[in-house]
Amino acid sequence: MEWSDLRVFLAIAREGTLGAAARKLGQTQPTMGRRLRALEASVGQQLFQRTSEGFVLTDEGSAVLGHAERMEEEALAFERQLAGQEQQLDGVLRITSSDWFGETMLTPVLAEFSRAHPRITTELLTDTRFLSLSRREADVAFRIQPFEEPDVVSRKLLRMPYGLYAKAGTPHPLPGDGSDAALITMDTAFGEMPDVAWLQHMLPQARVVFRSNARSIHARMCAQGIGLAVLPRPLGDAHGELERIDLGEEPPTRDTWVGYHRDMRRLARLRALLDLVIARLAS
Amino acid sequence: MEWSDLRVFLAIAREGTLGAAARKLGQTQPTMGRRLRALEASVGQQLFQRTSEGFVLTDEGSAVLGHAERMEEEALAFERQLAGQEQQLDGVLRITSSDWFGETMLTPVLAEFSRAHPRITTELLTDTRFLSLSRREADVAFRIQPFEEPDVVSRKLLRMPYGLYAKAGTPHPLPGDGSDAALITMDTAFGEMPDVAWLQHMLPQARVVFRSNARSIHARMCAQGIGLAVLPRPLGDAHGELERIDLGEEPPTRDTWVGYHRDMRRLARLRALLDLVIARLAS
DNA sequence: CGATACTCATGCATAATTGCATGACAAAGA
DNA sequence: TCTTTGTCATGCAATTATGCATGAGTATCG
Repeated sequence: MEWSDLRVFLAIAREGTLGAAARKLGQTQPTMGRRLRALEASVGQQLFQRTSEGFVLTDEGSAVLGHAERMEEEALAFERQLAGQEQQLDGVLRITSSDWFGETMLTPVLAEFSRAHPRITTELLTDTRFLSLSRREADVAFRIQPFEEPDVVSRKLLRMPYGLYAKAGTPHPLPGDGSDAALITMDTAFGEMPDVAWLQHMLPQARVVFRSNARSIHARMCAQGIGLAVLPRPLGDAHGELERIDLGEEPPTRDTWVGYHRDMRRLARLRALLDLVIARLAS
Repeated sequence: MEWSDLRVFLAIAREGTLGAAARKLGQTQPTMGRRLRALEASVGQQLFQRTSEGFVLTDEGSAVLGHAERMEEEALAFERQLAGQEQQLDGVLRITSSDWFGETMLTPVLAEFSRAHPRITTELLTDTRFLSLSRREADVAFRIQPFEEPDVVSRKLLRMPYGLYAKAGTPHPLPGDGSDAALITMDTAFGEMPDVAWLQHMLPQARVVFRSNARSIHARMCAQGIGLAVLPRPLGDAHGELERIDLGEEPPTRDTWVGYHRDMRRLARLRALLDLVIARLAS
């Protein structure tokens, strides 16, 4: 049995089709099919049922899925641990954060970092889903929640103040009711956001005219004069067309956390980045 | 990183040389060297130090050895579990036991089994070291001790009576002393054997003239008239040239156990063999 | 019902990997 | 010291695996 074929097995089990699994592993669909066939021949058992909806695990296949998953965990730990020991100041550093935070807060810091360490390639991935530090989809992550994954070292970076913004020159809403106000808020899929609750409390009668899952879109739409938006102060203040509105009570603040896998803690280029980030951003 | 290369890494770590690792994996020495180099390149770290005594792990290499070992365990469990579900009555069944037990006790049973199930290939490996059921070096093992490995199902098969034998026609030793007796005993490496202690007690003055780690050799030497040997009764009684000696007290009996990995418990051909073995041998 | 967009399997040319043979080097023994 | 026996690295030929292009089959949608 070829261990590499177990990786193919895992990918097909997760993706359901040979093509998707192939994309995941950077190979092609025929190769996936052939490797799977070889694996099944070697263990003498059919692991997938070929249905019209793709490949679904047989009873035998799902019985051994857990073994393959644990193998993957060990393989990832193997790579992470070795990567974490690299002491050279070159290589790739993959960073993830929310869109606006990356755009507004990180780009200046990363630019400075790039100038100081020209041999390090930095990758900034802004993604609404949380990339996994365990799978090394990212080396460093910035989030507005504490990290809950095991073996992740996290530290509180700064307290982010928020503000209510409107397009400069447009009429401000009257305090207390908000029936004359139009709002731009987060996508409902994101569940309870403190600033949404705060808006509801301050302007209970206001209408929601636009939703998005990205704060930077909020800012753009707000600058178009569509409505009011609660924005992180660094984001709102950076927009010349925006004006901050004082309703007598400030929106709630949120803590921003930075995290990385503990296997990476000795990685020289990661330490260098963290030092700079903390020097520039920590409150 | 190629998962299969981790298997190469493990083999080299265990064997110390590329050639030995290659033999273990059924490949060649140049391939091992190249695969290892590819792995080291992929993780960006040297895993072995090339010394004149072979390949020894670097600090980085030994730090991640555990991960590779756990991967192997999962890979073995993956294969075992699938093998254990095979319901056809064909394939290979690998059996291990001590030399004399295989020769004297098992061969008649296995011959009958082979006639009943001609499509099953049986392999009988007599080895002084215990082959691992977890690594599937064997599917069934017969031992004179209970099994201590985890996940091994064991059952007591029979109580083996022992006897003291001499070449037929030679003078029997006088009870009580044994100063006139020559003994054939187990190799000292085997530690405390109950029958050795019994000999010491019955014939304290007797000399040891021959040692071996194999009972069947004891029987042969005893038949040559070299000295007295404690043999399992089925072994001693089968030799026409041997005669059993009664010193008034019987040598201690020993229990024989049969064991197999629990993942194999539903394997049809294993069940078939166990049923026959129990029918023919169990006391 | 035909068109589209998927899926997987297969033939074939190309690229990558493997094994064999060989050479260089080091350690052990005559 | 020379021989023997082991080690690993490298060049080359043969094998093997891969990717591309294509065809067959099957849902989904207008």
